Amino acid sequence: MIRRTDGTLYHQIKQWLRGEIEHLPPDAPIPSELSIAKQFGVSRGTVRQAIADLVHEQLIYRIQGKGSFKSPVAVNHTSAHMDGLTRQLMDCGLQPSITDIALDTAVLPEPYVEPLQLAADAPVWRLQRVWRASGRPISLGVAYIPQGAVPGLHIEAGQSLLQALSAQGITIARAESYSRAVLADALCAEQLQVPVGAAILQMTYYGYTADGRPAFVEVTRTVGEHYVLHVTQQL
Amino acid sequence: MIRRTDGTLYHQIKQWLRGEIEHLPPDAPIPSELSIAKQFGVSRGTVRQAIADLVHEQLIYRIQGKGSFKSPVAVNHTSAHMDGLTRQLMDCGLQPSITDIALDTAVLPEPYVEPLQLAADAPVWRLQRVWRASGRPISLGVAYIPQGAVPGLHIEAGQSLLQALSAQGITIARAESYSRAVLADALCAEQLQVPVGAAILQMTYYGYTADGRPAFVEVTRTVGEHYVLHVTQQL
DNA sequence: CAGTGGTCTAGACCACAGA
DNA sequence: CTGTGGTCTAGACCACTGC
Repeated sequence: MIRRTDGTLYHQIKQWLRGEIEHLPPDAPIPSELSIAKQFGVSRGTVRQAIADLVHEQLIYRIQGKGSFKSPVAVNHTSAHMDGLTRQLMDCGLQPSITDIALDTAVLPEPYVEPLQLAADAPVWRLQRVWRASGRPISLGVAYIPQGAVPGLHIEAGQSLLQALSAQGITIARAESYSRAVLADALCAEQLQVPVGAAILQMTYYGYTADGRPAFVEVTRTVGEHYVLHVTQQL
Repeated sequence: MIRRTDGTLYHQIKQWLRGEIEHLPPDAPIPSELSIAKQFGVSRGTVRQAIADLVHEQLIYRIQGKGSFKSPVAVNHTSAHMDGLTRQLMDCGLQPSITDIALDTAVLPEPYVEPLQLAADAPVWRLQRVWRASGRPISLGVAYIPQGAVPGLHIEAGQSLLQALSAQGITIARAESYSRAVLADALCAEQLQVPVGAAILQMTYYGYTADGRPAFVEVTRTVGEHYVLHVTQQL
């Protein structure tokens, strides 16, 4: 292996394995640790580190005594840097756009004071947005971002919240959402162009940085008709 | 370290670390790799393997050059072996019971033929259940399980689907859910004791074994009032 | 500078699957 | 039996933090 050309050895092996796997059918065998180690002139531990990451990403599964195999799990390769609602909408095959953006300063509503670990009167950015697919509004959202964490928030038209935060040097590593079914109230009905009493999926979305600190909360209300919340979990 | 008393060395260290961490405040420093290695008389690699697992479980985060720290992320310690809906209901603080269980043989409805990778006429178990909290019905569910994968399905009163499958030697390693808001139809209204047109969270839940093969599908319809779907995702 | 975690090596023995 | 992955060792050097 050519050393020091690009990152660590195990990253290079990971990338090589990704390419090898890509066009294999599900359950096809992957080369053994020893053969990869010999091929690249590295130790078995380095290869194991690369494979462990890919097992974790569900690209590979392993059976002791038998070997390693391509996972039949469908993996969304574009998901790594996609965003919350934007990403989930695209998973549904929609081409979302974000419009009617309003950004101002507000005081954090009480229910979010504790989850965001802030003082009750801490100033926050309030970001209100409307998602549309094919011009039709499908979702209303209001996000609150502590000004202590993000002194100057700037968001471009069409830019997602996670993109805007990333531009401020803030990376969201983990997110949590709480979803429930509610009925459309007058505001929802007007803005989403549905009757009062229509089925609405209300999601409260918390974003956290790598050290586990909350970075924002966003409440979205989405038309139930065509939108489906997709979730994967490890058990 | 007393060897071979219980599983592998790194599992023992993991368990010990869990206990050490439990009563620490968030961001409290965890002993260094070297100190743990010396304390247990193992090599640094073994300690790293234990810590890597805990980092992965979000119990610990690490900063190069500084150390390892307790993650401020709230972790549900009981989640590892809990089940789909049962687990999520308990996350809401409810004490769910499962009643009105009906198990029979059916033909898989068309929408689930493709996701379950089955033939259109393959026989499946149909399992219908009602979840209750404090006696009040909160959720209707119907599950389909391929008879090819589970020749003889038996489920006890109060037992969860994942428990029953586990008793048949089938372990669910990953799950996927698709949730949307709908309005209560007549059946829902009657069985869940809500008005027609009430807000219902409809979730379609797929369970997969470790090799990625689908093991069941379950559709649940839950009263929107008190039930909230909680989701965590890595980005 | 010492201490931390991040990467890597070259071995070893074990448990398990399959011919 | 061979080949696979699972665990483990005792080192090494590096990058980074904080004093």
